[in-house]
Amino acid sequence: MAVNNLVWKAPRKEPRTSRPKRGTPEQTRQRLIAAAAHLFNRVGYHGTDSNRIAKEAGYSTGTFYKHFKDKREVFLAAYEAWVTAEWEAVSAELASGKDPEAVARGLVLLSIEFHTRWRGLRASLRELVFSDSVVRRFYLAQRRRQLDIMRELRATSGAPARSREDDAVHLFTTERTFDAFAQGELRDLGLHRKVLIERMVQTVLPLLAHPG
Amino acid sequence: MAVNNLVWKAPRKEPRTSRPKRGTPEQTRQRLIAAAAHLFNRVGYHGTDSNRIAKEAGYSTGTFYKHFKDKREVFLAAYEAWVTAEWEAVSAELASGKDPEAVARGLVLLSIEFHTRWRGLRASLRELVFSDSVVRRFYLAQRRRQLDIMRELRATSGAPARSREDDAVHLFTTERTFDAFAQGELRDLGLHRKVLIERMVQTVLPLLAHPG
Amino acid sequence: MAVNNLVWKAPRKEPRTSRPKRGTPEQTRQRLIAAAAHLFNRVGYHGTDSNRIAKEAGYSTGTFYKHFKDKREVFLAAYEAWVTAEWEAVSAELASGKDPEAVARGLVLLSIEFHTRWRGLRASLRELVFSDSVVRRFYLAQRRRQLDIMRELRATSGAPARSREDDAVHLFTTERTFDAFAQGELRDLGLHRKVLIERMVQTVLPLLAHPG
Amino acid sequence: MAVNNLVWKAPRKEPRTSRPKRGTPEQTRQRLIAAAAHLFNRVGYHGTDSNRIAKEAGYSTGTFYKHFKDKREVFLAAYEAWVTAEWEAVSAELASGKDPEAVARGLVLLSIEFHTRWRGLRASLRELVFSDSVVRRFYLAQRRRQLDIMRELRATSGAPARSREDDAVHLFTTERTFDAFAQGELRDLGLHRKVLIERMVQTVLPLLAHPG
DNA sequence: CATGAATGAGCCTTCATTCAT
DNA sequence: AATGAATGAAGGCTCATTCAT
Repeated sequence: MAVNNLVWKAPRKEPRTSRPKRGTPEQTRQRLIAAAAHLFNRVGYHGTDSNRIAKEAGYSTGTFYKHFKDKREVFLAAYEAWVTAEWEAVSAELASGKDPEAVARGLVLLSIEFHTRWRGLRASLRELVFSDSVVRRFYLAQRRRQLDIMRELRATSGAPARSREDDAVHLFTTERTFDAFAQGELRDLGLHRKVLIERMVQTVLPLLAHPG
Repeated sequence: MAVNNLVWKAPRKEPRTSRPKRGTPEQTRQRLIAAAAHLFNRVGYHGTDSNRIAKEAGYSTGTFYKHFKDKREVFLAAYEAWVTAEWEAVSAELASGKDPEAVARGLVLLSIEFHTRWRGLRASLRELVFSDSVVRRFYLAQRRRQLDIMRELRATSGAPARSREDDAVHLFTTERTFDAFAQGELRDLGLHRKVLIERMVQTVLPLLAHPG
Repeated sequence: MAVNNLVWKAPRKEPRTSRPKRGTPEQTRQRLIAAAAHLFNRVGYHGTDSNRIAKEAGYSTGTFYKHFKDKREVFLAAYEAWVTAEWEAVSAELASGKDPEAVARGLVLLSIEFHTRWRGLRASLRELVFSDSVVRRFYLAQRRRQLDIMRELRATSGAPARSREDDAVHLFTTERTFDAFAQGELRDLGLHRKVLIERMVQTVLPLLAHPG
Repeated sequence: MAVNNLVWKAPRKEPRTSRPKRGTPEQTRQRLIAAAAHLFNRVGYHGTDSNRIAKEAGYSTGTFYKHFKDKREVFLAAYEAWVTAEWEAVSAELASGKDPEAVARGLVLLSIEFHTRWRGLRASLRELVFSDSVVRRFYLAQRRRQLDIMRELRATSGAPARSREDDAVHLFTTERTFDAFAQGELRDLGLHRKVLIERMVQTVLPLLAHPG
C-alpha cells in the first residue's frame, strides 16, 4: 500500500493503433505518447521522427508540437509512463499476499515483460542519459527514487538492511539482465531462459524475505 | 598466459590531434579511429559526424571515406580497438602473479578505467546494438568470446565450474556497474566509490580463486 | 480529334519565379516542375541540383523532397509535361481544318518551337535513356505510343499505309533535325533555316495527305 | 584516296583490358584513352570517374592528370579516336571497288557496328555538346568536316549535287537511326532490324550512285 | 615519369521545428 | 485546438583534382 503513493501519476491505458480525432487535450497527449512509445520501441529514439509520431497517433505535425516542446519531451513522457506502469505492477505484485518466492518470481517475470515491451525506449535511454543532460537529470531522479523505494520496501518486508551500494548493484544487475532478456541476447548467446530466470529470482528474494 | 592468444589483434596507440600529412594508410586509419573514439567518447555516436571525425584527426572529409565505408564502420573499428586493449590489459593483470584478491582488485580498477575512457562509445553501443543489425552481430561475437574466455579462465585458475548463465550474469553485473562508475552515476546517486569497488572485487574473486 | 484522347494528362502552366507561399500541394508541385524544366533547359540535368530547383521555384530544399523522391523524378515529370503539351499542340493543329501542306508546315514550326523550348531536357534525355533504366523505360513507353499514334493518324487521314519501320525512321529524322534547330547547329554548320524547314515539311506531308 | 587525308590522325589499336606498366608516354596516353572509352561506353561520361579510368588502364590517379588536363580532355580524345577509326573504315569501304549497293550496305553495317561500339560515348556526347562549350566546338568542327567530305564524296562518285541541307538531314537521319540500333531501341519498339537496314541502305545509296 | 594520399567543393537527403490558415 | 505546407540546418557521401614523394 505504501508503494502506491510512490507512483508519480495515474496512467491511462490507450490503444496504440487506432486513429481517433478530437478529444480532450489530455487524450490527445496520451495518444501521442502511446504512438511515440510504440515507435521508439520499434526503431529507437534516433530512428523515430516527430512527424511520424504525430501521424501514427492520428494527428498532424503541428499538433505534436502543441503538446510537446520537442522530441525529447515525448521521450521523457513515454519514459515516465513506463516507470509509472512498472511501479504500479510491482506494487500490485507486492500486495498480492503470495509467499516471498512466488512474489520474487512474479516480479522477475513482470520485469522481463516490461523490459521487453519497452526495449527500444530503454536502448535509447542509455545513450540519451549520456548525451543529453536533461534526460540525465530526469533519469537520475527516477533512479534515486528507486533506491529510496527499495530501502523502504525492505523495511516494510522485514528483510535485513543492506547498504545503498548493495541495492544499487542489485538494480544494475537486474536492469542489465532484464535488458538482455528483452533484447534477445540470451538466445544469441546460447543461454537458457529458465536457468537465468531462476538466478534472478534468487537475486530478488533477499529483498523480500525475512531472514531464515 | 593462455589468455594472451585470446587477444584479437595488436593495438596501436596513436596521438589524436595535431595536423599530420602523408602517412602510411595504416597510420591514417589509426589516427581516424583514435579521433573517432575521442569524439564518440565526448559526444556519443549521434553527436558527431564523419566530417568532424576527419577534421579532428587532421584530415579532410574525403580521407575519412577512403578508409571507412561509413560512420558505423569507424565505430566498429573503435569498438574493436577498445575490446582489444581491454583484453590485453586483463591478460597482463592475470599474468602478474599477484595473489587472487590483488588480481581481482586490479581487474576491477582496470575495468573502471577502461569503461571510463570509453564511456561514450559504450553509451552509444547499447543503442546501436538495438537499432543496427551489423553492430549487433559484431557485439554478440565479442560477447560470446568473453563467455568462452571466462570458462577457460576458471578452468586455468582451478576455480569451480559455473554455468554459462552465471557467467553471463556476472558479465552483465560488472558491465553495468562499471558503466555506472564511468558515467558518474555514483556521485549522482549518493553512492560510495570505495564500497562499490569492494563489492565488485568480491564478485570477481570467485572466478580466480581456488575454492576453500 | 481522335488524337485528343491520346493525350496523357492536362498540363498546367505556371509562373516559375517569384516567392510563393502556402499553395495547394499541386500548385507547389507544378511550380517545382516548371522550375526544374527551366533549369534543365538552361544547364542540363547534370548541371543542376535539387536545392537549386527548389530555390528557383521559390521554395526551400525540403519542399522539393516532399514532392519528388529525387532529381530523376522531377526530370520525368518535366519530360511528361513536355510530351503532353506537345501532343496537345499537335492535336490542335491536326484539328485546325487547314489544308495538308499548311498543317504540315504548322506541325514543323510547332515542333521546332517545342524542341527549342525543351532543348536542355532533350539533351539530357538521351544520356539518361542510356544510363538510367527507369528513364529508359519511361522514354520507350512514350516512343511506342508515338508510333501507334502515327499509324492511327495515317489511317484517319487516308494516307497510304507504311511500315512501322518507316514511321520510326520518320520519327528519328524529325527528332534529330528539330534538335539541330533547337541546339543552334544550323547556324553553326552554315545551314539555311528556311531550306531545312521546307525539307521537313516535305517529310511530314506524306503522313497527312491523300495520295495523288 | 582523297578520303585518307580526311582522317585527323593515325589511330592506335590498344587492348583495353590488360594492365601494362611503363612505356612511352604515347603508349600510356593511348592506354588511358582506351580505358576511358571502355568505361564511357559502359556507364557514360557522368558514370565514369577519373580515378577509375587510371586504375582500369593500369596507372595511378596522378598519371592520368599528367596526360590529360581534365576528364573532358580524355573524353574528347576518345571521341576523336572514334571519329578517326570510323572514317578510316569508311575510306576502306569506299575504296573497296564493290558495286554501289554493296558499298552502301557495307557502310550501313559498319556504321551500326561503330555506333554500337561507341554508344556510351555518343550518349554522353549529345548532352556535353549542349552543356559544355568546349565539347560543342569540337563536335561542330567534326560535323562541318563531315559535310565537306560528303560533298567531296558525291563529286568524286559522280552522284548528283545536293544542297548542304539535304546532306545535313541525311547525316541527322543516319546518325539517329544508327543510335537507335546501338541503344537497342529497335527490339524495345518492336522494329525489325533487317527492314530498317534496308531503309538505311536506300538512304545512303544516292550518295554513291551515278544517276540513271 | 609515376605514385597515391589527401583535398574539399558540392550534391543528395533527412528531419526537427515553425507558422499561416 | 488542429492542420500540414514550408523551412533550413545538418549530415552523409562522391569525385575531380592537387601535390609531396
